[in-house]
Amino acid sequence: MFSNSNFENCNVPQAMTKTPRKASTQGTVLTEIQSNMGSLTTPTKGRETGTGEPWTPTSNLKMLMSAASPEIRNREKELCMDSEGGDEGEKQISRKEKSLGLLCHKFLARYPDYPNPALNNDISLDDVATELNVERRRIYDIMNVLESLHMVSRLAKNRYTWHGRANLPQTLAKLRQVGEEHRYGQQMQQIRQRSLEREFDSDGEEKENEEVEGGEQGQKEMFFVELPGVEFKAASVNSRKDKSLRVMSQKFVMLFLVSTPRVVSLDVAARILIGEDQVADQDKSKFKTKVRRLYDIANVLRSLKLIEKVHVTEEKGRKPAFEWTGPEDFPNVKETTATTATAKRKLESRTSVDNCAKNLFSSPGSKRSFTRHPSLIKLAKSIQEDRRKINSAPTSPVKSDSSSNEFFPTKMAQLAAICKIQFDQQSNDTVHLTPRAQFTPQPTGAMSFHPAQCSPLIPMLLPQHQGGGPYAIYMHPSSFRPHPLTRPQPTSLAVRSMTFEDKTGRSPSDVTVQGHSSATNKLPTSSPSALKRVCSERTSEESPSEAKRFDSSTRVRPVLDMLLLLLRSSVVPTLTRM
DNA sequence: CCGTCCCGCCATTCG
DNA sequence: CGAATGGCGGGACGG
Repeated sequence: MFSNSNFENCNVPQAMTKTPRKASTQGTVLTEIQSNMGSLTTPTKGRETGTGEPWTPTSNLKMLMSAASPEIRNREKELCMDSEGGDEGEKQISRKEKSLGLLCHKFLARYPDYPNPALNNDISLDDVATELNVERRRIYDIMNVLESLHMVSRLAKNRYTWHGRANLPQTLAKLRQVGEEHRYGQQMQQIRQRSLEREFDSDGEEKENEEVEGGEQGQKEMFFVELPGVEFKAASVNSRKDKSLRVMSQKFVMLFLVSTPRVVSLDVAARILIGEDQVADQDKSKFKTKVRRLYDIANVLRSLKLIEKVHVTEEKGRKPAFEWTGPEDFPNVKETTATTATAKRKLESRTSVDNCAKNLFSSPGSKRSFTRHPSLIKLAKSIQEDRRKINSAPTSPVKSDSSSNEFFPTKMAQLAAICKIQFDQQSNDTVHLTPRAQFTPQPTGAMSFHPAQCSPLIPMLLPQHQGGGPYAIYMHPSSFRPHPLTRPQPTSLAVRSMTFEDKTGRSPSDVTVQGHSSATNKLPTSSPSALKRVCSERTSEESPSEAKRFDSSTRVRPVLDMLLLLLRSSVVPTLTRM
């Protein structure tokens, strides 16, 4: 039930780390003793000295709940293994027990999700650091990303205010908006695309990195995104409202809110966050550092249950990524409540985006609108060039050539159809996952904004019952046309796979269906990038409504198995499953 | 070997 | 100037 005690026990540092390290500088020893006394008997007892008194019935409840939540439970259980059987002396404190994520959990447990604004929701860094028994430095890390989400705000030195998730919806809406303004969705897509192509250009002919993003109108750098309500009320100078971790955290979140499959891989994120883009592989170190930070951020975002760790398996191999598991539908850029200044700015940027979109895509489906924006030109060029490589016969840059579709066996279409049916039937007893599926194609969003670049793949999460982690297969929406059965049309089916972090301790199930890749004979259209493009083009012309429906489907393991079986036997030679 | 990321030095910024 | 913040990356840990 309530593994509070358990939870607590394993966090009591009986002895210093096994690795002596240098003696901690700040009076850590003292605090350690103090909090040991406290936590040994009282579970996370909040004694909140001084003014604030964050302890409310709610917070307790919250703590219990979070303690009881499966994921956490599991995680903690893992961490707490060992060190039980009275072996005195060196209690081996696993590295994980000190993880930022766990620390963050402990921190969050102290406050309710939705604090009573009337109450005093003060946070004292000193107290927190003391009670959680950590160095201050670590608290800063947490506070920074919480602050980036406006879940807390700095009151003054050493003093924060807790807002909980109260502001989350607005914050996310805002972040998404800003993310769109920065065209992060496009940038990500480009990066993916590029790396994908590079992979196939084994001829090392490193094409220049004249980075499309080069010029970019204005807004080169981004600053801390604020909220009308939670502005820099810090008594101190409002200066320094742009600082790495804070901003980086916001950017990171933006990436999720802007990308269509809400999955962001670490390296892509890092690249974008680096800003001036990965000029050659030169900035190895910079990249590494960025990734380091992202891990920090990701860890607290995970604690917040906003993201979840996954693995994306593509041709190259597995790479770490995160999936957005937070709220999906929040107020979409409401311009009602806002200070004049903010509102104005908001309006400006908003219209600017609109204009941009209008100018560029006033006539959907036509290519001429690409003539304005340098990045688009570049993109088109790139696509064209690619297509040439693939088809050996140049085609129009944007116009979709249906020829490529023919390469997809109709069997696939049938399978897809079957899947659809079963999905439909089962979508009733669906479990969760529904909410997240409601990604709404924003009016100015990636969807309509940039057809050729937005990802066409629709992630379908298939939680397993017994096996390892859930599957996630990306399928192109056109695979699920209204009546695929009655009219088996050439269907493209792009499948990537994704493995969820194995929470149950079992080996993660990893479905890798490398769609029509360079498997058998070198079919021209075998290139994943080609596949992707094909999908893109088609996606742009159909409503995502169907996709919505399907995302909510779960429990299709049997169907999946069948699909995999068939794929293996006749369609796609390369299929691995671990 | 590699993905993670703890740890704490030390540069900045604050008060 | 001392304290509060937080950038940063070496290198440890775990698989």
